[in-house]
Amino acid sequence: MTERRPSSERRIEILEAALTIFVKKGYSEARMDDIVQEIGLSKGALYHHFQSKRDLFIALIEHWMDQFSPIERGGLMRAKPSREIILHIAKFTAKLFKRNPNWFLVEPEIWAFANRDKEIKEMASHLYASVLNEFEVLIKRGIEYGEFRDVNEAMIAMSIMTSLHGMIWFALFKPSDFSLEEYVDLNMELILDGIAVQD
Amino acid sequence: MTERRPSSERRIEILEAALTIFVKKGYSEARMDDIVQEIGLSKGALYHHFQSKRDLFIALIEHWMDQFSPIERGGLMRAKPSREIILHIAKFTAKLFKRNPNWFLVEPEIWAFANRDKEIKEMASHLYASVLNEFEVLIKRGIEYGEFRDVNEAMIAMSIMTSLHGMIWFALFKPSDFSLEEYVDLNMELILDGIAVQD
DNA sequence: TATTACATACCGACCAGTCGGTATGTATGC
DNA sequence: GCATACATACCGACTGGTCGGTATGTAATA
Repeated sequence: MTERRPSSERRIEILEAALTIFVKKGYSEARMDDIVQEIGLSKGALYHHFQSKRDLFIALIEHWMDQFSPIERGGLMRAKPSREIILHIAKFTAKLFKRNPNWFLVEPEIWAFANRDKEIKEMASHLYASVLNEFEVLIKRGIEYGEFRDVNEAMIAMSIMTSLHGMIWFALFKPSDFSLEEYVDLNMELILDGIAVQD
Repeated sequence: MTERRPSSERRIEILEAALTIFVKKGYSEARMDDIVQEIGLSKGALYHHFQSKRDLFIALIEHWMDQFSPIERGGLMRAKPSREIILHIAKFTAKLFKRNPNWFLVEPEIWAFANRDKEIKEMASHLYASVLNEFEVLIKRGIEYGEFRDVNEAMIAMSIMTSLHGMIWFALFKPSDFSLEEYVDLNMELILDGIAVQD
């Protein structure tokens, strides 16, 4: 029998295995047995910690959102210009991605699920709204301080977010012509220069 | 019994029903019976036209790629500056999207499948490569004619593509603050102005 | 009449979830 | 120290519904 562990630890271990399997096979093709096998646990144990497959997936999404919450708090450096903060967030995101691409590769899976499950759609919407809001605030701030032109902040925020989303495509189809960092840097500068006040 | 039809017509009808169902439920949750029911056909009929579920999905991807091939040929207007051609393609894509968002909403499903199926991954890679290539050629041309700065055309091409991909996010989470057209226009202008030669 | 386009009834592998049970804590009373 | 009682963590054989796929038959068409 496997070594006993407190529920809090075991749950995280299971969530990490689930992430691996869900990314590799997709939610529907992923077998509860696969997840359990990944860490040498039994099915009974899994169902001791999670009620159902869907329940496990929801817990994974919550865990996933936690990974990205540092972004929301990424503005310790309030004194700096918005441009630098945004660039910092972008670099931070790229670093997160390098460390564990799986955290990004689940996203299409979450989208797919959100498309047929209201509760999950609302969870995802909530996260995106808060990320978008963070960028909007930064841009609005930049406009007020004369750093940016008077642009539509909601739209620019979305441009930034979809640019960062481009990383997922990057991970899937791995173009070899250039690096992820180059891509993110260039994209961000393109947007930020584009909305900067001309001198 | 349903009215008989030549195979070529029926196949397309089935593919369209499959698109609807695959988008609504996702590949794995989609039932062959769902697809058949959508057009009042029988399961036997479906398996007369397609060998398997996977075969049907592959045929759908091929059909899907056909929808986007006009983009590849979108350069009838060779005389015009690259900027205008790219803007034209973007508007064309947005129009395609408006007409039938499902053609875009299957994409995550295709990504997910590509992640666990080599053949499909290669099909998708091929399409993306050709789309990227088209943009690269346009940008390179723009650079040669002194329209654009000497940028990395591969990366800019990817920026354009991921911007257009942003439409999928748009379809899923429907932000109400602004329209799809506004979003696409702004994004394209941001990129194109960003790489334009300053005057 | 041969072929194509369909319908219907059926098969069986597969897998999420169940359940009876075991093993390892840990708290309480004596 | 050591029962007793209860809780938590874990095991794995089993099942029942589901659904991709098939076998077989029939009507239309060429």
